[in-house]
Amino acid sequence: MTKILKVSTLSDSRSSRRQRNAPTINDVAREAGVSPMTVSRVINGEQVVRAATREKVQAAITALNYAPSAAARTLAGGEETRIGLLYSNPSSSYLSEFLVGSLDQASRSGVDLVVEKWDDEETSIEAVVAHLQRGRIDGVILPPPLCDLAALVDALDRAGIPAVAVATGRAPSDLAAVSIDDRHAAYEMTRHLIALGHDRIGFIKGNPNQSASAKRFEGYVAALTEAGLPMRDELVAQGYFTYRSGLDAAEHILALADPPTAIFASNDDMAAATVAIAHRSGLDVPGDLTVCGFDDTSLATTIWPELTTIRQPINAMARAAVEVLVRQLKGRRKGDAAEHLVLDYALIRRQSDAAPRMRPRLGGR
Amino acid sequence: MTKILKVSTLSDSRSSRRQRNAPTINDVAREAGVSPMTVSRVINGEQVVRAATREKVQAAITALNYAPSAAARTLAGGEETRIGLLYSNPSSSYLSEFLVGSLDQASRSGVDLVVEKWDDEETSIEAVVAHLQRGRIDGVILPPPLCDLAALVDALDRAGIPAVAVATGRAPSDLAAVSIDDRHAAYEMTRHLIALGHDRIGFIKGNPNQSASAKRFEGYVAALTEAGLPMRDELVAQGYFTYRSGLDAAEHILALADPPTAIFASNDDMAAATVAIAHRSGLDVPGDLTVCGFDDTSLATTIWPELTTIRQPINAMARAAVEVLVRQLKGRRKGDAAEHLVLDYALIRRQSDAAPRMRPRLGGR
DNA sequence: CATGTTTTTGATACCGCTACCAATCCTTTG
DNA sequence: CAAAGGATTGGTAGCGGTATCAAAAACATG
Repeated sequence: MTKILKVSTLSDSRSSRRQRNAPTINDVAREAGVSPMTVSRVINGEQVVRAATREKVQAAITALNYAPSAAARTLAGGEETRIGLLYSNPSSSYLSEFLVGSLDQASRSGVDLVVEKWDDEETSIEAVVAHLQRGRIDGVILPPPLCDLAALVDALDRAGIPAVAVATGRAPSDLAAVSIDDRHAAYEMTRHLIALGHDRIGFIKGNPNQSASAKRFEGYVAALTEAGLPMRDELVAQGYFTYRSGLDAAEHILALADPPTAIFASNDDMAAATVAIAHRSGLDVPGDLTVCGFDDTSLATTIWPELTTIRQPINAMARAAVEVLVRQLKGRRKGDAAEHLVLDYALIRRQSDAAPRMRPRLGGR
Repeated sequence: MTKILKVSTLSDSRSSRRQRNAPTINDVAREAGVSPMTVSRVINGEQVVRAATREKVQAAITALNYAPSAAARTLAGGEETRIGLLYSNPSSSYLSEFLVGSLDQASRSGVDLVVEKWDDEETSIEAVVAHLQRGRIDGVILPPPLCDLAALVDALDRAGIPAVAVATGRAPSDLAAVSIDDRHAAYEMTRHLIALGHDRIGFIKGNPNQSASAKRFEGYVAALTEAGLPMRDELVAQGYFTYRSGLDAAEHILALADPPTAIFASNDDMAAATVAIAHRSGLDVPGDLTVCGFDDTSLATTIWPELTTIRQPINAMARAAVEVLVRQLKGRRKGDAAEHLVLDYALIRRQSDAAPRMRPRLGGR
């Protein structure tokens, strides 16, 4: 299940083909009355070409609907960078968006992308690393949950294969990373709930094997503390990012004598499970219980009510990961610290949150 | 958002690179004491090479850990086929699996894949087709729901771009298609429910704009008829493949005076919605109500209980679509009828189905 | 064993593009 | 105004394979 994708960008007017008899760089050169070399320069946006010449060439390119051959290009160009995208049972909505983003960026950056699935139950870390080496992978992208697998990161490091961790909570300073500020996002969501009027807010933690989980919890605690609200242990349940674990956690929290008026789950799957439990318990969402999630996967808008959640810019993170890796591969000197990119998230309000119902003791307005 | 993926297969021991100074075909030739041409033949599995020679070459390849350059290969090879994968808001789980499958097959078939998203609200059909032509796309793959968009298929046809419809219910005989037998799958699922002892089986139809919907409904009716069970209109609700529509449909069916003991939804999203409504109504699934879906998307195993459903071999369908298209592009003569491939589906039993509770009038055993 | 065939292998010529360096051209300056 | 110097442009030589056809080797046959 390995594939190597040689990519080039179309929007850039660059691409390849060779089907019937597509125009080549020579055709363009002849049409424009210049040498192929000049055309090559124009295509690659080199600054040396005089404006007048560039325009002639551009015109010829347009006239012939010319698109350079990716194959010839990399062949002639020398350097051919190949990066791997190692994934292991992520949520499929995450994967598809991640794939589309990284594919596109790989295209623009002119590198090959090898998409590889790793079944952590069947293959040892050594085997995967060896496989990558055999495949001549220059660097790898590690989307969650792999980005937090220290053993893998170490093995990669030992093998001398640079990596970029995506969406990890704690990135070692020597490992490049792209992420959002999980802590702050959770902090903001919690503040949002507090602003809505909630003062008993439940929290479902994420899988402890992913470092982002702790960050999200930290954000929740921080907001509570800042607002002077007590942080009650009984309102916090351990989850594992799966729907199943969310079911258990929500059940536990809602079975409390004095249940919270809002539950903030560490991801959408668990939030969806919370909604299911609420419904099963006869609670209206958001009328009786506000539920919000994290990630903004497609599940968030699939269920009803649609989830208020934190949107992670998955596509952008994927592109950024490719860029960072390529940059590291090309330029990086031994001494340089690894790049840590932090992208913006967004709090998306949908239909699963509302102000809490008035407490009985408070009476009407 | 366009990308062109030049692909080659690694597992095949073919690939490309050029990073530091990877071995070339010439290195292998020297090592094996033969000409580069012979090495090329071995790599491509041509039969003419004598066994002894082939072994020498294989040994050299292994010794040098040689992997051919995809770039050089297509460049030299002449023909460079490029196929497009046009998608429009499919479920993301469907997309990711489809992507992985088609990417891999494109790799093996040695063709470039251009993944293109079409936002049907922003771009006209003419514009998309023109864009594909400008991108020199030789043929396109149309996963659902695009495969049923007659206007698009026509426009493509007029533009002379071959297409393959994936998972469509009614494929025009002149359009290549890859699908499963939706009718028979639904028939089998319905029979399964009947065998379990259900005799009042509800059905939620899919979006009428997708031809597979009708096929699934046909299968349901056929199984009922065959078993001599009456087909009751009130047990059938119209849905649109969305979770929301499933909510409404399920609500409608379960509000009946004499509700069914099982509901067969035309896809997993609507089945999940049905489970949600059942739970909200205090019904146990599968104790009080059996629910089953269709597609086996990730949602089927996300929710609880996990859904009994029909598994569509999405990955295999994607690969098949690429193969069919490539075959059509390479070999097809004008007269030949388009290929219609029908792949196997599978009925996956999980936890959402069970025999109906005994009817009160029947008493205990 | 010479000769005709069929197989297998090799030599040559590019595929379309870019690296590298030489050739022009246009300025700038003494 | 000529020489010097920088800015542009062009020529040449591959990158790593494969198509094509010729050469060599192996097998058949009389």
